[in-house]
Amino acid sequence: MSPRPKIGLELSFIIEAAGKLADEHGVNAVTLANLAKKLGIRPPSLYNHFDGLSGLRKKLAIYGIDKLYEAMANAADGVSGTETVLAVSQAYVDFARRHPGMYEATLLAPNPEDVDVQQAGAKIVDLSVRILQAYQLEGERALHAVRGLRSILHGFSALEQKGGFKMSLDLNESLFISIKALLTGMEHGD
Amino acid sequence: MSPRPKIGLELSFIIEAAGKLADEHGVNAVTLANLAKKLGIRPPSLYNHFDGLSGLRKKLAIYGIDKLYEAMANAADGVSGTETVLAVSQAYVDFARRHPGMYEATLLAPNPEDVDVQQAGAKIVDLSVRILQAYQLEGERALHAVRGLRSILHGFSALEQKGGFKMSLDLNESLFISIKALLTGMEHGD
DNA sequence: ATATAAAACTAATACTATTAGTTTAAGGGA
DNA sequence: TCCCTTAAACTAATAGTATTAGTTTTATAT
Repeated sequence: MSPRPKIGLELSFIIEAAGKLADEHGVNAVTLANLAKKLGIRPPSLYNHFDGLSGLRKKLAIYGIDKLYEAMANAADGVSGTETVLAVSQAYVDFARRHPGMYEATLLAPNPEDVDVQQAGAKIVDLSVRILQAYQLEGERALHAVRGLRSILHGFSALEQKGGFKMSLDLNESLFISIKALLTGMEHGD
Repeated sequence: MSPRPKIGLELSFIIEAAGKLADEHGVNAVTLANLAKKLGIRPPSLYNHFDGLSGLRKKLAIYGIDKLYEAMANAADGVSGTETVLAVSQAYVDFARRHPGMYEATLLAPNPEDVDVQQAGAKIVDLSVRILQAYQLEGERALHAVRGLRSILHGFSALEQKGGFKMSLDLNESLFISIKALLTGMEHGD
């Protein structure tokens, strides 16, 4: 009872192709027809690898989250203390800029409650918690801080991507100033 | 040269119907077929009122932005000083909670650079600038603060909507603590 | 060699948006 | 009162989408 393992390594290749499609032509271009054409196969053949468009969206979301985590974790390496949060934040927005489609797909899973999706996202939350341990925040306050940081990072990335910031004002500066303010405000907490 | 004005008031009615569709069944349910069915007409007839699906998405985005602005402006009425930003923030996330589809449609305009869309969004930015004048922020720092505030508000709303916050921890508290921290951090700025 | 099973295929169905061209009906002006 | 204009509906047809059912290819394990 043995399948055909030689092409068994295709699945990751397929998801990668879907990611490129998303980055190059927008997440709306991630259609079974486009993906099949890019791979040189017919749309129905894709059903052998994932469960339809919903399945593809889920796998692409997880793939994007993993890549984002990887970028953040790499950025955290080598720096320490309060510098870390800025390095990781830079990596976050850089990922969203370099991979706009994959970043958008990150939040486009059909069911966010899905255990696999949750698990992928949990790694980013955990990393964020660890990073913020450089700041002396007791108990719940640390968790609120994580939510605040994630909100800024996602809100900033999404608004930048959707053209929400039209003022001619350095974008990275806005982000860094905001994050520093959030954290010093958290420390000086009332 | 006179048309048929009796049903001329339909357009706002149509967009409202699209908004309900978005809130009740998700923004993906805002299709010409569904909208036409809800209105009791045939899909092609909708082309008399807007320029296809793209036109509908644009009008729905502007409609949502206007409604959001209205909610924020109402919340700003009656309060003053540093209380205002919290009241307005509460109104913002409440709108996103009560109108998830319309809120999502807010950032789904086919072309964010469109002058009408920009104009609608500018009102929200202006209001934010005015609100933050209660804080003594000089020049560019005030603009960075507006970006930070908008990032938190959108990021928080989007992550909440997408099920990004699974920790059992009061959501409003997270938002308020984060916004207060951002603003006090901005004041104590380095 | 042969059976198994992954992974491709063709064909068909049901949904989408969209265009073209036609019909209905409300007013305004003669 | 009649007619002309014009908004706003319609039908019919096209192209693109996901999806299902059933078939064929083919590599590998036994």
